[in-house]
Amino acid sequence: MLNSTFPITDVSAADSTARSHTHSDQCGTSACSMKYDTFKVACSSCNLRELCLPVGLSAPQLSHLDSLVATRKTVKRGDALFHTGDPFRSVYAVRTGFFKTRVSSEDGRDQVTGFQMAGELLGLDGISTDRHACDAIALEDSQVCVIPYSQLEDLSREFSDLQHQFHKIMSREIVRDHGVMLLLGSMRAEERLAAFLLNLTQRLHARGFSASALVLRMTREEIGSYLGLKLETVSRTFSKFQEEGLLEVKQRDIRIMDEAGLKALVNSVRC
Amino acid sequence: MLNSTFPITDVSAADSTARSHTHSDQCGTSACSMKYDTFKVACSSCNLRELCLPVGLSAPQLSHLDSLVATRKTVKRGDALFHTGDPFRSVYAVRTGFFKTRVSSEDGRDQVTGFQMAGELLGLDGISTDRHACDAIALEDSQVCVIPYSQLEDLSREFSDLQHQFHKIMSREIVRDHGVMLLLGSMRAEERLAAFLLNLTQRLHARGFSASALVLRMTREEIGSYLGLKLETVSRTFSKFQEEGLLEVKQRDIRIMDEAGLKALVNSVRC
DNA sequence: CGTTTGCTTGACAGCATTCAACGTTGGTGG
DNA sequence: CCACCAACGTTGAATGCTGTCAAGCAAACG
Repeated sequence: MLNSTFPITDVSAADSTARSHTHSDQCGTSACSMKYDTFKVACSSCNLRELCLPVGLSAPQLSHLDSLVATRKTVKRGDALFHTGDPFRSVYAVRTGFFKTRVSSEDGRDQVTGFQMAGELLGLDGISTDRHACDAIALEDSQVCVIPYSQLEDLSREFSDLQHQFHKIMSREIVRDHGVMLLLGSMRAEERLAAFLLNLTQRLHARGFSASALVLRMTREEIGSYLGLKLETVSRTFSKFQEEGLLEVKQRDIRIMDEAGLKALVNSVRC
Repeated sequence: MLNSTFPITDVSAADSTARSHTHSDQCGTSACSMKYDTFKVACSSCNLRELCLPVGLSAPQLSHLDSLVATRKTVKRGDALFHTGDPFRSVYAVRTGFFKTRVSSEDGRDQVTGFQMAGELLGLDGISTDRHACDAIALEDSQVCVIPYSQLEDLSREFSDLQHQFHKIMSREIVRDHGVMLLLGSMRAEERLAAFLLNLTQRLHARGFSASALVLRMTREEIGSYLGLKLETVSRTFSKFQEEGLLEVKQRDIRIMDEAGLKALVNSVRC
């Protein structure tokens, strides 16, 4: 049984300082003319380390990981971190910002396959064929840590903890995907949206944000694509939730008024 | 872009001897009283090695893998290889037979997340939490190779080829799942069933079976669950395909009469 | 040979989509 | 500062695909 009928990024620790900083925050030295990409914020001192690849690593292992994650990359809102077909060389850890991934069919339909926030990994799809199998698009100005994949493989042959953690992350993605299939295959619109909101707030809460108020980073159309619904249906369902007192909706500002009510929606076969 | 709008198990080699055998086929020696589980069919001599975990391994590496995959397990039709919540210790490679995996929500709905045939791996979902996150049910009498996971981790720290192959398999599962999401999120019933049939025949063909005739191992209900449709819709769509000359359908015996027609269905936005 | 399970087909209903119009927001440039 | 535009969001009405319910048939099993 799935605990929540929806993929949960299972993290035990919360960290309250994951909000975005501009890189200039850390730019107080003479190196300021240097390309920001080479600024290092070591995994060992990153406030996301309990949500990200380093989970469970010891201090010495962490320092090795630090040397691996040497560069960061900023991606502006609307830009792609990678596209389908791009050669696969690295996986990426979201440091700040928000992404969507999407796959496209030949006839032009596309499907949002996930939304990624701080601490989550992007690019695992590329290992399969050495080319990326989806597009990763920033939904706001974002920063990612670049993790060269071949070096990650090398290092995870040395450290079984890192190896295991990486495997867990891939496995978790598979489990998440299966949860989305359940959602797409068997839920009605209201259930889908309720599950989506609960999942989002749960992940935001794990990052130190409120569990009851959130600002959506994606459009109704993107939510619809993820949930297998049209944007009008998403909009209507938001309105319905508001009428029923479950939510307060002001465009992208959402306040959850009745979390239990949302959960009941997800867990009821026939309402 | 996805090549086929549907998850493809991308295998280059075909092998024509993957049909089911009862284990008694190999039981001609004095060891017959021995539990069949301990019979070893080394990966190095397995006719599935080009479709399974050993892809791309050298002979010496293969012999190490042989010592890892020491036991096999038979699962009778209808029985579970593992259940949701079972402790995770091994992944399994299907040797003969056919499986489905499914996840269940608290309210009793379930969703078939995949069908697995010879050479495909089962149990990768378990790495995430050390417990299996789905049920794996045999759709016919089947045999799997048991691959103890901790030993697989150990060995893949020694051999980067094995490590990489394992990662590829996990990544491929992620890519496959994303293809299913696309299917569930944006296709209509006919497109779903067409994509499903094309995917099945493609995988069967890679295993030496006909590309145009197949025997379904699953019920209409199981197909429906996988495709996010009700069994009646699956049945009606089969009938429609038959009327249109795309298929010949006799219960579970399917003959594809117009593969191009099926492919056109999958690739057309609006018919 | 009867019972169970699975499959097919029909009639009807309902939920989500489609099409359309209008409202809101945020950015840009006059 | 305000007007304008483009992108995004909301809402209504009608259509249609798929689900639901029901009945009958076929195949498999003991």
